Amino acid sequence: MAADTRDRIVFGAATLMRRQGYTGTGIKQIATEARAPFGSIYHFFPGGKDQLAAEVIRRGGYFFQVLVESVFDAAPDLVTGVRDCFEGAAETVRATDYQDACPIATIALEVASTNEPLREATAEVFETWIAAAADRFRSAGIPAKDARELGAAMIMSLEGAFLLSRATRSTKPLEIAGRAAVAQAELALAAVSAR
Amino acid sequence: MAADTRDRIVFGAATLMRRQGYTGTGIKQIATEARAPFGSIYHFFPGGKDQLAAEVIRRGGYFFQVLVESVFDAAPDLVTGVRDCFEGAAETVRATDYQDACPIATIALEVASTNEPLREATAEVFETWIAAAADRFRSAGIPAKDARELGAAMIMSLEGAFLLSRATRSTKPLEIAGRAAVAQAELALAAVSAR
DNA sequence: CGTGATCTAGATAGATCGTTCTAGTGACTA
DNA sequence: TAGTCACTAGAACGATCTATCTAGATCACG
Repeated sequence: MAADTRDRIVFGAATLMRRQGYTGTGIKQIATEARAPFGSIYHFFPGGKDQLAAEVIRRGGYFFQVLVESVFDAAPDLVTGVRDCFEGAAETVRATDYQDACPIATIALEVASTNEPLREATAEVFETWIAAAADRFRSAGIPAKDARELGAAMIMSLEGAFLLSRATRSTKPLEIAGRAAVAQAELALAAVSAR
Repeated sequence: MAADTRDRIVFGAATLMRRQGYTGTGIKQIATEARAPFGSIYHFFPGGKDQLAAEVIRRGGYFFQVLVESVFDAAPDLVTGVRDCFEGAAETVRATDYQDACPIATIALEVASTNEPLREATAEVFETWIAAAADRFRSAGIPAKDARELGAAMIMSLEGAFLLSRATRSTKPLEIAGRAAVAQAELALAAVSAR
């Protein structure tokens, strides 16, 4: 199955790169992790490691967004959604022994100054996330500009919390950032209903 | 001068690793950047790349803390200090063409799941930063637990903003995170003076 | 059955990695 | 003056890196 192998390669590369970064992950290691023939990697990704990484970034970004959106959709209200996101993130990070946090952050920092096409890919993913978050807050009545800033602030808090959680091997940073994010969201929504 | 060469090596390694990460930076590249003889690296750091990286993490963490503390000390009040920190960070990031942000974040994400001694070094630095920030807020009358959470939240916001700023090549994330941090600090201080 | 196209398999190349090693330089001390 | 020690200099080693290449397996379809 062709598409199957291709998917396994992307998935395996995503798993390794999110944990070890771009330069820290080798093509052969990806082949092993994905249980895919080495030759198949260059068959499906003639552009080599860069092309593969670009797809890892985009696919990882998309899946993460879908995951977060599903948490929001399942929540009774926006503030609960925010809380559930941070709690779910904490649970995932703990369950994976502090390995799986943001799918693209490790790559993003590595390539920001060294690989312009990949940097652009990460920038696009972040922009998509911010736009999606802003949509949620705008739908709740928050003015467009404020909604965007609020969405961006939450994503940044989450990213910072992911970083500290992985580094300290603790979910406390995610809990603290979650509380702060919830308070911020409550404040913004209170300002709306007060009008 | 011996110590001079040693310092140049650490400084050069810090410069490269903060921009390209740990695995992305080679020993030979460090020697070139530091204008240091290749042999000297293993003379001063017999433990090799790991020992050098550990010192980069600790020294980078210390210098960054000193820098931030000096900004706070120069500010007329705590809230202004917070604002100046984010504004100063934005200025630095812009001035270095989005290369120099957090001295250890790139390394921290890379080593979190792959190199336990280095992971511990990054964890200690983050812990030191949080403790220093908590001190500032506690001195302003904020209860110890709240002060620590506030300090941690700001560092996480800053880290997230650094990540997005580098990825998007824009200072907007730092500006947004700065506004959010200022608002958070004002709120916490207002709660103190209201008592 | 035959024939391309697609995919698998891994050997190979050439560069670079971290590290070790030996040799040498220069300065300070006995 | 001889000897010791800190430091410099870079060749060399084995491992590993990305990428290419050839050959064989598998498939869809005439």
